[in-house]
Amino acid sequence: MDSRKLIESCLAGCTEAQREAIRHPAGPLLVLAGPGSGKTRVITRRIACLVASGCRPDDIVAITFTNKAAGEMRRRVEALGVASGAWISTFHSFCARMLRVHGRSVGLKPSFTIYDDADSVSAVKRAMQELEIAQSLFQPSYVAKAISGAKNRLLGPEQMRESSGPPEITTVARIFERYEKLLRAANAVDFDDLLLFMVRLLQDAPETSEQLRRRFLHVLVDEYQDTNHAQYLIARGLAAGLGNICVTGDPDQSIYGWRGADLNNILQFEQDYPNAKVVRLEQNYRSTKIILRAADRLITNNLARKPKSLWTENAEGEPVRLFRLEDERQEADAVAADMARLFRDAGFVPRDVAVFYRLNAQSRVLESSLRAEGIPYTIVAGTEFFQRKEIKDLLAYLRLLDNPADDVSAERVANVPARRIGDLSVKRLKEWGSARGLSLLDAFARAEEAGTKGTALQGVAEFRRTLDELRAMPRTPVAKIVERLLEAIGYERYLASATDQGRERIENVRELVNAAAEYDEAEPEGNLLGFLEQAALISDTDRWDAERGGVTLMTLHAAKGLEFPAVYVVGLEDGLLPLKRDDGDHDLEEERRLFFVGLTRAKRLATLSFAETRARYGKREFTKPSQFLDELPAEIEAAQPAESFGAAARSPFRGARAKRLFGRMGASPEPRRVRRSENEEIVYDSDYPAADGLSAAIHAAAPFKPGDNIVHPTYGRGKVLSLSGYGDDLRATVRFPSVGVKCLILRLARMRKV
DNA sequence: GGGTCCTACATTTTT
DNA sequence: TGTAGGACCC
Repeated sequence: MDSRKLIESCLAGCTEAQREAIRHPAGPLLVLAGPGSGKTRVITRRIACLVASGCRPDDIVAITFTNKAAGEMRRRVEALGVASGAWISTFHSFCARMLRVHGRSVGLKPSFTIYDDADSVSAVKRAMQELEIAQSLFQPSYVAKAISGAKNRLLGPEQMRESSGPPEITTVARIFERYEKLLRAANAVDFDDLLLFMVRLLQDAPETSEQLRRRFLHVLVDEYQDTNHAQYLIARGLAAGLGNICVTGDPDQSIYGWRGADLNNILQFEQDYPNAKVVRLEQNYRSTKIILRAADRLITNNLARKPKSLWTENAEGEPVRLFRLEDERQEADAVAADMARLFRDAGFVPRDVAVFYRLNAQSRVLESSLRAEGIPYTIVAGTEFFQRKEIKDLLAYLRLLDNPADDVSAERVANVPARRIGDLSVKRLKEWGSARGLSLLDAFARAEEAGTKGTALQGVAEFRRTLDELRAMPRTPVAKIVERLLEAIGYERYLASATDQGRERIENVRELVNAAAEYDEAEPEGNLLGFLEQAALISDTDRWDAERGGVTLMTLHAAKGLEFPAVYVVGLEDGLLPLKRDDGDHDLEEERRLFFVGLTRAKRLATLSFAETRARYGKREFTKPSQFLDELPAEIEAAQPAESFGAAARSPFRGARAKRLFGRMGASPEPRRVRRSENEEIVYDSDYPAADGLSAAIHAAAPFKPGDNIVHPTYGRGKVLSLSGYGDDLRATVRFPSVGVKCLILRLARMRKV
């Protein structure tokens, strides 16, 4: 395709404002993008347009905050048929990549290990032990938070000590100092360090920074309102050469101030870059007029913002409704009953609907009402795959292969599975080693000299043998190393002996092997370090939507970037939304933005609710309706929630009506946390209802039918029991002798007939 | 090493 | 009110 045509196709179907942003040739550009205004479309087409105009894809870097956003952007850019090869990644993985290459000039060895939050807390614990500060005095996680907060503002231990904080700040600063020493000695960096070292690279390493400045002709940053100070400096530093910086975002959707995001970065963009062009994307393609009016009216109450007038050509739509209930139990019942009505009368299906709340704790009542009502649901929360104990154990081993200095990992797995190395032996070796400036593994190597005796000495020798054997292997394919590791330490046997959870853990371990195999396939140039980096920087919420079957329950924070035909926002009470902490600290404008984000997720129907009393920490309290309700237009409708089947379901006539109405959809007998798997296919831990007569015709065309014997890459052989759903959502319920009954989405499950 | 009792604790969590 | 993590015991 010639470049003129390509540029034309990039502009096709776009509004004037979108076109302006897409073809802006050079110089700073600020795109203020309201919710649902086609922001991703603008960024991806802009990238394509730059390439069409002669820029090499490799000269463009586009930075996002989440892997999901990066993946989506990459997918869409590639779909435009150009520009594959552009750097599209998160801040953290971008920095990691750069530091692997250039880190030496700021004192980082290329094989550095990335510590996630849990590892950071472990390192803090260790620092506190070394300083003999009792964990009862300072909670390690609290200290880790304080350290992260300081790093976000580019402060070191000294500045923290000098800062005007509470008196105990000096102790925290001492721990901070020791923590830094530990990480450097372990050749490890935490999440914040990835950004900080990058900043240093750009500021203190003249040669490298000069090189980096010339490296990227165009720098794009998405969700700019969420950048913290370090990220701001990185963006500025990268673009310092040519000044081709394009940032997109919405000050009204900044909800991570408490994590160090600085709203001023976007508000002051025009002062930072005086010749900046500003484009406002104000047309909304997502919501009805009524929903948009409500959101717009609400947010005009904020002072720290850039005025925008949101509008849409969409229909007027249904009124925003407000439920007022006696307590949180009834609120949850009302939401569930109302949903049931939507499914019955209004043509909605469960996956169209989401419930948002301020606190995770609010999900519990909702769960129980949904279950009583027989409505399937998915909670977005819970342990992330790579955070699970069994996965962290294995990753710790893998890290040690290229980074033997990583003491946090060494300590973690020295005695896993048990090798009769007791805590005391580890403690002695640790002290013996640190007195001599040795890593824990070095100390292990000289255990006899250090005075370790008996079974512990044998255990240490065994541990070292295992590591040496693995270290001698080639670094790729990664899956091979993981498999050998499992064998060498007899890990599956170890997990199996740990009874009930054992089976799930073994499954997770196999998922890790899968993940490694997929990595090998996706990254022919990859190696063990690359895989570990991916594992450290990826979280599972990235992969939730492929498998959502039911109603979605999540916090307002988690809702950002998503959209649903029908949305409920619950708990609109003073002190809860806006949330007030016990110490009275709160940022009203950020809370308002949070509600704004929630409201603007809704496409067709938005429903709000509050309860007159609510139990908090076991004590029941009277509430006041949220002030945000007063800030909405008068057209908000006080609504009568439908009669609750939930209440009936808890009576002796348990669930009869619900069953009649929703029998086909099936209840969620167990709460289903989002369970992650690399191949995105496990859906339910329980049986899913079989197909009824109506869908039999659809299922006749399916590649499998009940009774078929199949084989699945993870679970092995199994027998299809039934089919359900249709289209992309077609599922098979399969019995596997190895793991029992599973319900799999056919589109995603890689199984075949035998 | 694993189970059980007990107490302290309790926003939001892109990486 | 619920829980997670530590102490304690076998």
